[in-house]
Amino acid sequence: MAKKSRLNARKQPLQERSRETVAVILEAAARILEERGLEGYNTNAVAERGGISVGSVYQYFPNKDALTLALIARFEDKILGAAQAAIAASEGKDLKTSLKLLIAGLLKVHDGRAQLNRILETEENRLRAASSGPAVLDLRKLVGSLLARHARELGPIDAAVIDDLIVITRAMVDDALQKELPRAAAQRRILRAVEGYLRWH
Amino acid sequence: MAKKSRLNARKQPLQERSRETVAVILEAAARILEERGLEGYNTNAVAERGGISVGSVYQYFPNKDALTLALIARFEDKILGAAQAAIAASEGKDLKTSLKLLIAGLLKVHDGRAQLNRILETEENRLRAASSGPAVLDLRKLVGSLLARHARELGPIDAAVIDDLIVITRAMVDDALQKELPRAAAQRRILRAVEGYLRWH
Amino acid sequence: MAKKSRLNARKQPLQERSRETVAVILEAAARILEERGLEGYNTNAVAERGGISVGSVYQYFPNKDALTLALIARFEDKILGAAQAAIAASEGKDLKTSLKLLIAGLLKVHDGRAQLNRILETEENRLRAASSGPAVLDLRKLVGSLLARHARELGPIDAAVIDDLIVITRAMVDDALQKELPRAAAQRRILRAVEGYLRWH
Amino acid sequence: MAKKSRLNARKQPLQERSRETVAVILEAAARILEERGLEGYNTNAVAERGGISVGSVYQYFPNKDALTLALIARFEDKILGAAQAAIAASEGKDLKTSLKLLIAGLLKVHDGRAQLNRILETEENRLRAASSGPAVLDLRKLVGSLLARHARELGPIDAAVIDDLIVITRAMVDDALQKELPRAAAQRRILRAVEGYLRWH
DNA sequence: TATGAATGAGAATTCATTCAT
DNA sequence: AATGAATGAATTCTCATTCAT
Repeated sequence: MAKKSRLNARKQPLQERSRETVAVILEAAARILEERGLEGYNTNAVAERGGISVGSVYQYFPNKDALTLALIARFEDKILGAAQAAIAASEGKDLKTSLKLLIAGLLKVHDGRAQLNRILETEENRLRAASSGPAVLDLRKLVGSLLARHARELGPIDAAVIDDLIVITRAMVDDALQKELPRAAAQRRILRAVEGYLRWH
Repeated sequence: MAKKSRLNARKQPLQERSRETVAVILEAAARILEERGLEGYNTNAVAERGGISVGSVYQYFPNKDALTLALIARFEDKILGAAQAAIAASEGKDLKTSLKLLIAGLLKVHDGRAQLNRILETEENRLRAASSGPAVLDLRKLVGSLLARHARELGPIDAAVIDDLIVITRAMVDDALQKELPRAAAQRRILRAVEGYLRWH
Repeated sequence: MAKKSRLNARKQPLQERSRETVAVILEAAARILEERGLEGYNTNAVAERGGISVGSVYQYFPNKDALTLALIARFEDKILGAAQAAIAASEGKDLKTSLKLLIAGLLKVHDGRAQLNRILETEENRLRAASSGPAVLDLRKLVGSLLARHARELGPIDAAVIDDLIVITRAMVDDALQKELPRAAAQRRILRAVEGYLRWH
Repeated sequence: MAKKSRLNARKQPLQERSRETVAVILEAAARILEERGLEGYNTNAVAERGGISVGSVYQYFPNKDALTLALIARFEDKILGAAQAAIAASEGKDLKTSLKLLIAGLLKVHDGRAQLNRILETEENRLRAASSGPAVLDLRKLVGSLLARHARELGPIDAAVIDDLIVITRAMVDDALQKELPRAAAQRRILRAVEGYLRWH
């Protein structure tokens, strides 16, 4: 249906007002998705929720999928930011502590937006098909740099290990959110999975 | 949102012809999902693909979601069957071999239906919300019985461990399918993740 | 059964164009009902007849029943208007003359729309169930005020009498329309029924 | 849609079994209409409710409208029967008593089937259009014979008066049922309307 | 005669997108 | 740039009717 030709933002929000409008749209989209799920997610609803007109949505996004992708990018940026912060903060700490910090950061990003983020991951699947977006690449690098600090302890780390670690972590986090586990329990279980995977050879 | 109350079969196929029709519908739905994704999955397409009329689809499924759920149930049954077979075959074998058999079985179930099964898992999320279906419960029991055989080696196994093991395995399998890893590589990586999780304490 | 919750207008026509569109929709709906009956009354036909798109119908009416109700309301307004005018015009006249004026007014409202109005009454039954709409209440008041002018002649008038009078009048008018009686004959017969009911004790 | 060619019963139920099946169908149809309204009235539902197959319904009725008409005929027969009985019972009684008996009989026929009968009257409208069915003719005769007994009191009675009397009575009875008036109140109000109409000149 | 599976035209409703203002 | 009315293809689902068994 959607002519998936142009999926990037239609125009760079150079001006102040524009940037603001884009933010309003994204936030409205996020709330709709959070509250009503994919079911109730449509451009008219987003516009209404944002207090603007549908036309304005299309001023900044060529089509619905582009809007969704922008939302996904925003979400990934947060993830990335959290990872970055955690890794910076774990400078000089031991592996376990580092992992704890990382997991805590990730869980915090999802806080209160479990439903939204689950949906975004699903949509990412559909929209990006097999090609992992740029954020995943960055995440790999970050995790790689963290593990590199503990090379002596862990032995050689290849790319596949990093990928699998990300997969496992993401799955565990999602599951914890879906089951609405208390933060501490989530922490503990995810840590065990991650540490186990890394330490055992 | 909550508009569809009845999600169970509308009419149990009593006669021979009926049972056949239900099978045709399910297979047609599976193929559509496989070939065109959720995007192109609609009841008319399913009927056409099955060489029957839309009416017949609704004779056996009260609505589209019910059809999807039936597909999910079929898929879960296969997973369960594979797990059961693998666990039966691993009687008397060591843990590593047992896990290998289990993973091989799971990978085989997805063979050639990667796209379909990924979509079904997504839909399961949407349709069943938080309540895990009966198949998950059975899977827990099966995995529990496998692990119980190696209690000495592994120490006490609580329910959370089994759940997390299932989550990790599922995620790794999905990821392997998405990346279209060769079977051997998939085997190895999944095994490492699973064994690592179990063995490390 | 109860599936349609919202029966009120979906969006109030703010701009000039909108108000026009709503009028077009109502008129198209009326004509379809008039010409093809309930049988041929569907939203696509209404849109086509009005030279607009189905979407526009749903822009202003959440569903078909809401459209029908709007038509009913319009009809009732006309009835009410006619009654009001007749009662105003009969100020100072005797009872018989007053009733004549009232009946003439009612018959005139139905003029050329007999089929339409009959259908609307039927639908009103289905849609409003037992709860009489606001128009009926207003009609009661109007008739009450007319009768009050002739209290000496008629003796005390209770609410039930007014209700029954309305029922009788409505039935007689409908019957006259269905039988396509000439106006004068209809007048005479309805007047007899109404006057008889009121005068006899 | 319905090819309204053959609206009469497809075959005379000559044999015992047949007559029984027809009765089952009619009763099932009546119950469906009573419980679910026109909305839920469809041939499949009728068949299921009657514990037979749809095919059997079409064995005895060429189409849905024919079934509805049969139901209407059954209803009219009951009305007619009640009128006949009342008029027979009022032999030798005065006018007021006779009318009371008639009204009581009519109210009793509708007892517990208010919804059903209202719908049937509506459908009769749609199906028979302007041509009053045979039952109405018979009813006219019956009422005529009742009034003839009181010719001295009432003066000359023409056909129009009888028709109007029937119209008024029917409307009052329907209204009483819709409002679920207690039997005694209904009696009183209907009697007043009818007697008033007849006595006043 | 009875059965009930199958049919498929038809109707309601949604929503991404456009475009005149 | 913004607005929001209008569009109409697409989709879900129903139900009168048929017909092979």
